Amino acid sequence: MSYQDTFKALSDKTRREILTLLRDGPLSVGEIGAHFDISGATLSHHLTILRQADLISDSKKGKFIYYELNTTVLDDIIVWIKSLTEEA
Amino acid sequence: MSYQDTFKALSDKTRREILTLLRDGPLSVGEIGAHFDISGATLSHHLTILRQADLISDSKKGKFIYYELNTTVLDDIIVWIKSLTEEA
DNA sequence: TTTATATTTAGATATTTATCTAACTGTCTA
DNA sequence: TAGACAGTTAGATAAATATCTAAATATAAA
Repeated sequence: MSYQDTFKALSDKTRREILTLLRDGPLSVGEIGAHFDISGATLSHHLTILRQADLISDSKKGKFIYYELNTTVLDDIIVWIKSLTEEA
Repeated sequence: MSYQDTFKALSDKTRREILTLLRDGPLSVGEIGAHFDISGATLSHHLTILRQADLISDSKKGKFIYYELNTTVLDDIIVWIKSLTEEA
């Protein structure tokens, strides 16, 4: 929702790795968790932060919740960074 | 030096605003500080974090220290983000 | 309808961090 | 050379955050 939320979300290594995992398509929470040595509660916390930053979206499929990468906000960040790196 | 350092540095609003100020050329610490309502010590702390992330570099000119934007790391961040947003 | 599985929420804790004041270092100038 | 100015460093504190275990919720399966 804001640059603040986005950069805060991206400032954690685990969360960046989650985004990388989702690069190739949606994954359930369990599938994501299999890549990390953290508790389910901690993973859920990270997913909440990524979701609030609109970097991922979720959809429920029966017993599972699938998370999917949302590139819109990332595109916005690129625009912000380019406004710094490109000539006036 | 690492994505971690870079994203951590970018996760603070004051630090992002400092980078925006430096977009149009180097500024002394005092000139930067004039734009914020924070103590010199706090500003110095933010500059240290930006410098450690290699987002800025400094050069001493007599009594003053000038800080300058360093775009290399920002270009790296764009590459990282694009690796997420672009097709495989 | 129990029981098992998937995920989140609640509550606690230890670490990190942004901030301040005060003290210090370096440089210029009167 | 003494004082003023520019900036950093030291030490303290309050707020934010990443993590955990335990409990709660929701769905599927037996």
